[in-house]
Amino acid sequence: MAPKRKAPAVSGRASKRVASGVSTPVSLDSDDDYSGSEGNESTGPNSAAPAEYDNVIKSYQPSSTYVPKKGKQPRDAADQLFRADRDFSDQQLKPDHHLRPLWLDPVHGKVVLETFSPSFKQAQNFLINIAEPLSRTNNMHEYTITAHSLFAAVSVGLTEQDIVRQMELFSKTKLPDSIIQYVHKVTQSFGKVRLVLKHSRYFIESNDASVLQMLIRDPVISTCRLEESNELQTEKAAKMGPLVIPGTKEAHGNKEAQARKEQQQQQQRQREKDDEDSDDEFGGQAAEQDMTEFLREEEDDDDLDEVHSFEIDGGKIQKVQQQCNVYLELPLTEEYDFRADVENATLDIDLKPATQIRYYQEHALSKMFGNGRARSGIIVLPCGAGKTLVGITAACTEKKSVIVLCTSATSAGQWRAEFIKWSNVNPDDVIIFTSSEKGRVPLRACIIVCTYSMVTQNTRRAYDSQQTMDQITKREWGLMVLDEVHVVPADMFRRVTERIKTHSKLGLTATLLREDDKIKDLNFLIGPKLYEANWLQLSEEGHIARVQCAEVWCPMTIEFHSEYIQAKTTNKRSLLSIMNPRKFQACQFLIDFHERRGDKIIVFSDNVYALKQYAEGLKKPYIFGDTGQRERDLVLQNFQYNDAVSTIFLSKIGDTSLDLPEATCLIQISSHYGSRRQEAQRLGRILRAKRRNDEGFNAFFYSLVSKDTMEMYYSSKRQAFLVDQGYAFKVITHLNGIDSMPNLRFETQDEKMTLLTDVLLQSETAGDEEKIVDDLFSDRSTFRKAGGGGRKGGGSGVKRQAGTLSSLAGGEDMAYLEYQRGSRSNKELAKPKNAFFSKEARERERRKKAQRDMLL
DNA sequence: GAGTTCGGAA
DNA sequence: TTGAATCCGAACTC
Repeated sequence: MAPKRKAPAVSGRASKRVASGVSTPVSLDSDDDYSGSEGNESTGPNSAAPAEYDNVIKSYQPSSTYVPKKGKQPRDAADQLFRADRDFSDQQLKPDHHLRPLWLDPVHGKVVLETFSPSFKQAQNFLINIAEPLSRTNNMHEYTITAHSLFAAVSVGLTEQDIVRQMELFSKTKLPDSIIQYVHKVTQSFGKVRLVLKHSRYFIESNDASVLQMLIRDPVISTCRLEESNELQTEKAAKMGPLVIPGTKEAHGNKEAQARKEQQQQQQRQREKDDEDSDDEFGGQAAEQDMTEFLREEEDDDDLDEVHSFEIDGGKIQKVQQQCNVYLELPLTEEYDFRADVENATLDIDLKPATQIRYYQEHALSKMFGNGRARSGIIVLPCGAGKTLVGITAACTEKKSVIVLCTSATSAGQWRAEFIKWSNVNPDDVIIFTSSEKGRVPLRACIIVCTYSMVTQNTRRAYDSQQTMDQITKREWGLMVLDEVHVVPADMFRRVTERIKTHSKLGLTATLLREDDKIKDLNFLIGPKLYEANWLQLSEEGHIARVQCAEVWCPMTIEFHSEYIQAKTTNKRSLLSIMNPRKFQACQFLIDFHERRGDKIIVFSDNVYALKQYAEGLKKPYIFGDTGQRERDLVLQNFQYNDAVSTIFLSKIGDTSLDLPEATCLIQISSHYGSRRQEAQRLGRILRAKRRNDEGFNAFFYSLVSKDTMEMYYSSKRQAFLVDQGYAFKVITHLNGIDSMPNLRFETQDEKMTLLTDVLLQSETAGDEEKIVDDLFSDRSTFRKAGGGGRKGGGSGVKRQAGTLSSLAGGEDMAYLEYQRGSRSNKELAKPKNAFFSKEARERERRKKAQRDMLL
C-alpha cells in the first residue's frame, strides 16, 4: 500500500468557466455541509440563488458532491492557483497509480493525461471520445469533460457503463462520485430525443413517451408544434443489419488490396499488442477493446421499443434545437435511416474500386455511420488530410442526393473535380451552382455543389438563380456536406440549415475555432463533433508534412521604436512594427537562405502597403485583392513551374482561396491580431507539401515579430491553437550569418531614414488614399469636405464617392461634365472615366509591368 | 469585364 | 473585454 500522497492542484482554462458559477462549492466562512450543487437545496448559502440561475447552474460542470478541503486565506498572487476548489490533495492515489495516466479534477471536469504513461495510447483513444482536447503538449494533454463532449460520446455509441468503467481504469485516484453522477445525469438525458425528417415534415421522436410529454409542456417548444392535441403518434421501430462503408477493408473483396490491408492490419495488431502488454500490468480489460468495435457492438439495441413522436414547424427547427440543447440539456440527435428510405431516389454512386481511404478517415466515418444510420455531426481534419474524400465517401455510403456547400467558387469547382476523380458518379449528375456557373438542377437524384452565399443570398436574386434555388429548397436532400464548417455559425449562414431540408449534415473543418463564441452554436446547428484528428500524429505518419515552427524576434531600430512609442493610433504603430527595417532584413535573409535550399517560399502580409514595399524592395512577385485574375494565374503558374520564381508575396487572399501545393516554407511578416484560426490556416498551406514524403523533409513556418511591440502579444495568442496541437515554437533571437549577408537592404542610416519618413507619411494617410494621390488638385481639404463623407456616409445622391480618389479627383467638375454629356445614372457618373485621373489605373499598369519584368 | 453592393472576418 | 478599420470575395448589373 502506497503512502498517501498529495495529488497536485490543477489549474487553467477550464476553471475559468466556473469562476462565476453559483455551483462551485467553495466557501471560506461556512461549515455547512453541501449536499449538491443544484443550488435550490435549502442547505448552504446557495439556496439564495434566484430562480433564473437555474439554467446557469444546470449547464455547469459535474454536479459536485465532492467537498474540497476547507479554504485558506490567500497569501500571495500564486495562491489563487491553489484555491480550495482546486486543491485535491486529499484524494487517495491508487497503489499502482504510476501505471495509470489520468488526473481527474472532480469539480471542473478537467482531465490531465500523462503522455509518458504506458497506457497513454488507449487512454487517449478513450478521451478523444468523451472529452474536449484543450491542449496537447509534450508531456501532458489536457482535456475537459463537458455536457457536449459526453453527448458526443453517447451519440457515437458509448454507454454510461463504458465511460465510467474506463475512467476508473485510467484514473490515478478513485473515480470521484461527482463525476460518476455527472456522467449518469448527462447520459440519461442525452440521445433520448431525435429530430426526424419524414416526407418533408419534421418530427420530434423518442422511445420514451414521458420525455416527449415533458417537451410538449415546454412553453417554447409548444409554440413550435403543428398539432394541437397532446396525443403522440406511435409506431414500431425498424431494425437493420450491419452496414459497410465503401473504401474500407470490408468493402474490398479484391485480393491485392486485401493483402495490403492485412499487412497493415498486422502492423496495427503488433502495435496494439505492444500497447496491450503494458495494459496487462494492471489488468485492463476494457481498454483492449478498440473503440470501433465498441461501436459495432452497441448497434441496434432499441429495436424492441415503440417510437413516439410529434410534429413541429419546419421553420422553427433552430428554435427547438436551441431550446432542447442549451436550456433543457436534451440535445436532439439527428439520424438518418437512409437504407430504409424509399421515398427519395437512390443516387448511383460508388467509390472507384482502387480508392482506399486512410485509417483515420475510416475512423471518422465509422463514427458517423456507427449504428447503420447517418448521424449529423462535425469531423475535424487538418488541411491536406483528405477532408474532401471523407465527404465523398459519406455520399457513397448514403447514395442519396447530396448538396455540398463551400466558401468560394473555386473550391466548388474542386469539389466537383474530386467527386469525379474518386467516384464512378456520372459527371452530369454533379452540378455546380455559383454565380458564374448556374447548372440546372435535375429532378433525379444528383449532387449539387454551391457556395454558401448563393444559398443565403436574401435580396436581389437573378431570375435563373431564383429558379434553381426553388428547386433546391423544394426537395429533400439525403446529405448536406458543409465545407469549412466554422464559417457556418455566422448569422447569415444559419439560414442554410433553415432553408435546405436535409436528412443528415456533415460538417468538415480543419480548425474548429473562432475568436467569438458562436462556435458552440454548431452543436445544435449541425451536430456534435464526431471526430478530431491529432495533427502531430498525422504528420509523424506522413499523411501531412512535418513542420518546424519558429518565431523570429526582430529588434526595432532606435528611430522606429521612438516613433512607435510616440504613435497615437494603433494603425501607425502596427505599420511601424511591420516596416521595421530589421524585420525586413530578417525576411530578406530567410528568403535567401531557403531559396538556396531549394524551397518554395510564401510570404504573408495582411497589410497591403507593407506587402508592396517588401515585395518590390526584394523584387518578388505578389498578389493581393486587387490583382486581376490573369495576373494571379501568371504569378501562380510561375511559382509552380518556373525555378527562377521561388518566392511570392501574398496578402490574406492566400489564407483561403489559393491552392499552393508547391510551397514548403512560409514567412509571416504581419498578421491580423490574435487570430488563431488564421495562423492555423496558414500553417495548413504547407501541410500538403508535395515533397513531404522525401527523406527527412521538413516544412518551415516563420513568424517575424518586432520586439517590444504589440506584435509579441498577438503572436503568442495566435500560436495558442498550434501549441495546443502539439507544435513547438522555437524562438530565434538572432539569425546566424545575417551580418555577413551581402546586399542586405536598409544597411545605411540613410536608407532607414528614408523608409521611416515613407512609413510615417503612409501611416498618416493610410486608408485615406485620396489625400495623397492627387497632385493635380492641390487644395485637398476643400474637396474632401465637398466629397460628402466617407465610406459609410452619404445618405442621398451619390454614394460612396470617397472610397477611392477617382470618385472625386478633380472633384465635381469631372463628374459634372460627364453628367451633362450622357444620360447615365448618378452612380455611374460619380467616377471619372478618364484613366489619366485614376490613380488606381495608373497603379495597376505600373504593377503589371513590374511583375511581368520580374517573371519573364 | 469593370464597377457596385453587401456581408464576413476577427 | 470590445470596436474600428481594413481587406476580401461573391453576386449582380450594365
